[in-house]
Amino acid sequence: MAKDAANGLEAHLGYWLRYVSNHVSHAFAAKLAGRGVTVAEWVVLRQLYDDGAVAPSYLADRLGMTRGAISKLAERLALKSLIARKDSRGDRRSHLLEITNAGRALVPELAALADRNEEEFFGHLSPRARKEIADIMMEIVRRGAFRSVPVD
Amino acid sequence: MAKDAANGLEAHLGYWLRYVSNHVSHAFAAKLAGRGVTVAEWVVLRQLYDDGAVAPSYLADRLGMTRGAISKLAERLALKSLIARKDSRGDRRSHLLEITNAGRALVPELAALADRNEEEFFGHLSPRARKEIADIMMEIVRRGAFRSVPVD
DNA sequence: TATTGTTATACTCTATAACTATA
DNA sequence: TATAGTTATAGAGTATAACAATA
Repeated sequence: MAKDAANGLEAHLGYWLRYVSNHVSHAFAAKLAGRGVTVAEWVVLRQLYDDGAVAPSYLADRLGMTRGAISKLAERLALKSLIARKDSRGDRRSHLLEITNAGRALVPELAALADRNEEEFFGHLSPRARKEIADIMMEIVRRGAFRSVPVD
Repeated sequence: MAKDAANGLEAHLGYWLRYVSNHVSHAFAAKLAGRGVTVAEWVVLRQLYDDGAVAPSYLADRLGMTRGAISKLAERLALKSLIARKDSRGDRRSHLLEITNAGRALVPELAALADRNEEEFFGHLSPRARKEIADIMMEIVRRGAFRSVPVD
């Protein structure tokens, strides 16, 4: 059969991921705004909640961002006293980022908002479907298709 | 069992969607850059490729954006002569957006890039898995959870 | 008054690249 | 020279809100 020169937008998973992700993040941002935190800041804060004191470069790697991006987010979180910089012994080029008591106290509140947002958008899905999609996304991250440099 | 005060980031589908979507879109943007088009512009252009002459407000609704956002994208595409504004007869407040011949000629090239990007990130998935995820995303859009105004 | 579209403004997010201080 | 982190710059993407023209 004749094939059109171009698949529709809706044939692409990338299109739908972007569409939904934009809206989900925007709704989450609106919820977080009242606490004076942005979505990207939340991600860093939540990671530090688990990790203790870690290097910026570790976070960059873990969260799929550049060091520059992490640096900027860390600066903002530090200004809000939610995280603190800490000297690392040994290599004096590096230091560590650590959540503060204030930051730690805030996380459960923000987590409740995250849970609520998640519920609003994905609550109707079966746990199995949610898990399956999350696993697929994790696998894509793990495969690191991101680094593939286009030859074009 | 004891439950931590906060679910990990990775427990949220929203986290993974944002993570993957950011990277997929960034990679796509890099591919499109050579043709002088951005991802958001591509989306509008591709929609007009199918739709013929339509009102900005229709596009806003269809693509899940505000009228302001569409207006800006339309302006940029018009400057590149990829689309054109056209008076609509009847209601003189509104007009129509239409793809030009140049725009129409460009779409297949851009579509090839979209297909290639899609393949890079999702090519390893079974058609069935891709379809299933796409359907779920479409359903989320259809349900319009976006409009739900938080009561908080 | 309500609606269509535009414009003005403002932010977030993120990258790239240059730079600083070590190693 | 190479690495860790920061800073400077830039631009995409998008929203909100004020505005103009028309209905």
